[in-house]
Amino acid sequence: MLDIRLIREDAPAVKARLATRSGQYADLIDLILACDARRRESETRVQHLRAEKNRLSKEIGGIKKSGGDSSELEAQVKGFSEEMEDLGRTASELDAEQRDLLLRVPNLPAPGLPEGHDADANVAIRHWGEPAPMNPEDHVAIGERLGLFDLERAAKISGSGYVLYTGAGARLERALINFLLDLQTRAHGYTEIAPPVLVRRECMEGTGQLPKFEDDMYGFDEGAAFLTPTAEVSLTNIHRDEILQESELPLKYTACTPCFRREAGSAGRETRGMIRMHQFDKVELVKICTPEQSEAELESLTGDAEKVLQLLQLPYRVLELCTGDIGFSSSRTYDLEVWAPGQGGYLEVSSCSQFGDYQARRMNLRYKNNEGKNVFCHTLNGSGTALPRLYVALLETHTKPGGPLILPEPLHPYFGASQIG
RNA sequence: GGUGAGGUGGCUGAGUGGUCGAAAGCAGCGCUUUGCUAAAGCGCCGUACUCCAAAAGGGUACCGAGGGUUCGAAUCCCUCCCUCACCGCCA
Repeated sequence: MLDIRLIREDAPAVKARLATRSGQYADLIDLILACDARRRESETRVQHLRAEKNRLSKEIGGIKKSGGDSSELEAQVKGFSEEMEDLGRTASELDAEQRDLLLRVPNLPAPGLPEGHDADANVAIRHWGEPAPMNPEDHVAIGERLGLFDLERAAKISGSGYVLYTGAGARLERALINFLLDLQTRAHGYTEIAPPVLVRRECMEGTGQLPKFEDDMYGFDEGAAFLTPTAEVSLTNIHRDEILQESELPLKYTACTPCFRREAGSAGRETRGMIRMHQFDKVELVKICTPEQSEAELESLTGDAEKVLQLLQLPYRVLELCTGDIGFSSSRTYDLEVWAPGQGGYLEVSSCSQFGDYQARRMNLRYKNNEGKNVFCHTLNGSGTALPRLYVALLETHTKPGGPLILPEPLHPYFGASQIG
């Protein structure tokens, strides 16, 4: 959520920055400004009225104490209350309306981002490894040949967009999860969390999935609860409505959870195999820090995710997303794209973002700084990494046509063997 | 699901209709004294919104949430949420 003061004080600058995103927000800002003006006006009137009422009520208390007759004053105050009811209702309605409008404004892109309205303007800032030549056997064929998973039976159980890992394939998924969590906790210092995957509506608003993207989520009880689309939601909301101590920052959390997405409107796009799923596992990294720390923390977070691909010997590239391609709540994002020889292209396996105080403001997450002031925290997150696409890249990179899957060395102890098939 | 007890400021905890935004203690900040740490004394110390051109200074709201009673509610009533205890059920 943007600071209403910032919008009030410099609406043209806010509009100009939002204009670099995809989507139109200028009208929304105007609505907010109008609402803010009306809200403050009616708030001020209620407050004056209430002040007068409080004053008279105290007077009545004094009169009663000294045994006098206060019935005239009482009648007068009673008249006040009725008048106030309407005004008060208007004020609180406007307040709710303003919050609702503010929740629909995305974060401002950080200064210095490449500008552009779609993915074409993203900038590749580094490459790692040598992309293998096209593999004629893609992960679906490899998985079938080696008996690692069964997409058809998954569809029979749950529909398209689900996977049923089988035998060694299931063990490989579990080995990957353990490898990833151990890496992020032991080598990179994240605290492992096993959170609930059903979250309240407020949490989804806190991180920014709601109110705008409700159609993409699996909701329950008329929108009171949702299956998490990412562990970002539960992890970032751990300290919602809290005031942390500056000395305990940065906080670093990781969790592996299933993620649930409707993927509405994605039918036909990248739907073969396990590239786009309604349910998938993902190891998520979340940091809560001070504004001063957040720049460096984004770089190290991205490095923590990259380490996964390096250890698994999977060539990848890092993209800096342009203003039009960053997510709703993000102010800056690096995408990690792993090379998938069976696809002949790159797959996004991690998205590392900095949110500034945008999410913290939504979830009222603050820390007490060394001067004793309460300040909104900065939040960051990134995948470390998504499992199915990592799995795809692993299969397509480390399998020769008709041959076994040769596992990279770091997975051997986790899987209990060095190859499959 | 049932019964009972609770939810007060960063924390602990008093307060059952009227100068209560809320005693006291702890933590924090400042000063003084002695000193290596430490200790003692004194003072300050919630948040949000809003008014004023700004500062100074006002005002309003907030004692789990929402409603109600009343001239006036942390305090009385109702509903809901959460926590704890016991019972039931259950992986």
